Amino acid sequence: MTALSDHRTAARPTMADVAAEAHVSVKTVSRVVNHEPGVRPDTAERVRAVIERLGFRRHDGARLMRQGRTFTIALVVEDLANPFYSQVGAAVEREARIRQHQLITASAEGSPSRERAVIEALVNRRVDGIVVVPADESASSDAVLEASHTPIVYMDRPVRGTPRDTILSDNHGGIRSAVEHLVAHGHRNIAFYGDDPAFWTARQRRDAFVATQQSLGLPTTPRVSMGPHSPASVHESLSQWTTGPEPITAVITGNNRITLAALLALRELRLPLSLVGYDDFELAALIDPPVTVVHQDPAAMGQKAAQQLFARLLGDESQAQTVVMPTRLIVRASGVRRGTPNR
Amino acid sequence: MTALSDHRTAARPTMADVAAEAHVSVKTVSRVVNHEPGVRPDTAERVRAVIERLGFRRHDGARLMRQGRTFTIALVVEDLANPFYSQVGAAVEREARIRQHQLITASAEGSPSRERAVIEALVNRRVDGIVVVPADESASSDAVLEASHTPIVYMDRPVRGTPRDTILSDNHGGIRSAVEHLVAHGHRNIAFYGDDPAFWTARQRRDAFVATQQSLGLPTTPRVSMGPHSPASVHESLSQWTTGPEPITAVITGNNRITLAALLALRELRLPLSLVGYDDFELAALIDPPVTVVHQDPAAMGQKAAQQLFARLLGDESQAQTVVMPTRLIVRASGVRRGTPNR
DNA sequence: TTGTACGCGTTATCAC
DNA sequence: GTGATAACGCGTACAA
Repeated sequence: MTALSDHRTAARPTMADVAAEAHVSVKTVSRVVNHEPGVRPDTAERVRAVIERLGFRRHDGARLMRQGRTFTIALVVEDLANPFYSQVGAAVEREARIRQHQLITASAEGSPSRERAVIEALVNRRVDGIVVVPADESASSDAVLEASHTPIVYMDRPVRGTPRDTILSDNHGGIRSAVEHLVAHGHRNIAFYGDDPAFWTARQRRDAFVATQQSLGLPTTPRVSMGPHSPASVHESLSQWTTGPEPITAVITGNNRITLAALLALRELRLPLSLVGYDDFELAALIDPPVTVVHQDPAAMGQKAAQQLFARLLGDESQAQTVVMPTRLIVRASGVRRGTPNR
Repeated sequence: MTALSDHRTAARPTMADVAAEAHVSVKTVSRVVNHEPGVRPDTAERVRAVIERLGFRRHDGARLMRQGRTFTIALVVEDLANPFYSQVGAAVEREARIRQHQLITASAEGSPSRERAVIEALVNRRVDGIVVVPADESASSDAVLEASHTPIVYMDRPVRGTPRDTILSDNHGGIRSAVEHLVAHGHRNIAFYGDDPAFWTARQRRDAFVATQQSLGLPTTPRVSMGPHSPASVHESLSQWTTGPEPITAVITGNNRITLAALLALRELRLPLSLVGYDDFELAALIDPPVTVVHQDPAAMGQKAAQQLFARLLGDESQAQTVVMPTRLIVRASGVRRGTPNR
């Protein structure tokens, strides 16, 4: 009766091994392991002793297969080393851990095809749900997700096709607050440096900049430069727009990386421009002058996404919803001072 | 014959469903799915067509259970949002992905008991191996790991007990390079601000500082202050050590966070001290003066750890080894200039 | 080339 | 209270 698993006993005892040793059935062992009621205390104690002695550990893979749920969710992003994503990751992991779930993280490295492959692999593993920062707007995994009924929550960028839960950041509001802040301090000629317009967020922020400028009646000379940007490209553009007619007196940068490029360029050119950056960053306060930024809260976004996902896992069947998370302007010296040297 | 799974067919077709539909056996379906030889092209084609039509996806959980391996590794750290760990995570994930494995990431939040619980959960899931940045030196999960034969690689900090593969950073060499750099620029009175001595790395760096000072014949006045530190505590200590006899002219900080605290304190006190920080950080080059740092390479450490783990998974049975990864001094202005104002 | 029977380790069902 | 047995979905061994 136990000969069957005898040769494996040494390696990894199963419930059958425990059962044989304790002279009970596997089901009883299962009951004890899972703290189910209906086991006489002394039986339970005997089983526990054997479990301890044999070093038995429940095989969750088998358990989860039986139950049909894996108690695992996944997060797919572009690059886990990016501070934005790592904060999202930490928040999602936390929500998962609180609910006794585990988190599989995967990088798609910005490639839609790799993202598709990653998502399919996750679906094959029967993860209970997925949070994705999509590489592009083509819902390339839609069919797979649909067929497998795997709940998904998109973050930071929307995706075409079937409406899905989506957590976005208020790009428009963020840019507007930046422009208004600069205008309140007397600026009228402001330049915007955005990222590669292939990114949805880059386009959003650019459009918000243009729209806000118009609504505030600012000069409509086009002072928008989209990336990809390098310190050199920003440098060149800055030296043009600061000379000639109606020179710019302030700059808004569309993300972290471009803020860095602009800071380097401004430093080299020794230009006393005001600056508001998109995305807060560590040590923004230690730069001279401290950098005013539009702060998105990646942790809050990640938490929200995970919460939405778990709501679905708990049976929420309501319509897919899009949540726009607010941004916050963190005012530091760089956006306030005007005409003072930048270093 | 198929009545059995009929009611589930709509939801998640299994190989049995495909087999029934294609009028072949499950085994043949399995062969097609796994690209095994020995299937007539037209049979394979017919099966593929049904797979496509039904939207069948192999259940990897069942597959992996059968095979005894999960093709999953895990990473346990203190906090995924910490740049050091997120870079480690990205590197580990990359190595995993290259080898068709998936990565489960988990935070232990610095708590040994939580770490233990997390590791046990991972072992229960039968992850193939684990990379851990241990919360403390007590090998609290040793018994579980031993019993389950789960390979483990420790990172950044060693653990007592059974020798295990361990990837460390050259704390001693890093600190020595910092001290030597300062001494080469004429400094003789240097202070060291370390983190909480509960951390192994903090003690290592402190000891390295003291040892290097002695070996270089520097004044042995104890200028060591261990944390936890805040900007205020560094502030207070600095104002003492810069007054009185033999005032310090340079500072070495034991990690990222303390570097930040020191920068704030130095700025407030308007002290023209030289500074070398441990850990590189984004924008270190943009601070005025740019900050000289001892750079550890978290990505390299993570990669090395993952590679070591996979070597074990591939059957490497050699003795556990400890690898010490080199650090690199990145010289920027803060450690070079002497007696010039700090801002 | 294809199929049958069974096992992976657990939980669910239902009987005792 | 406790146990026998059948799933979960797939792969392996071996037969046809």
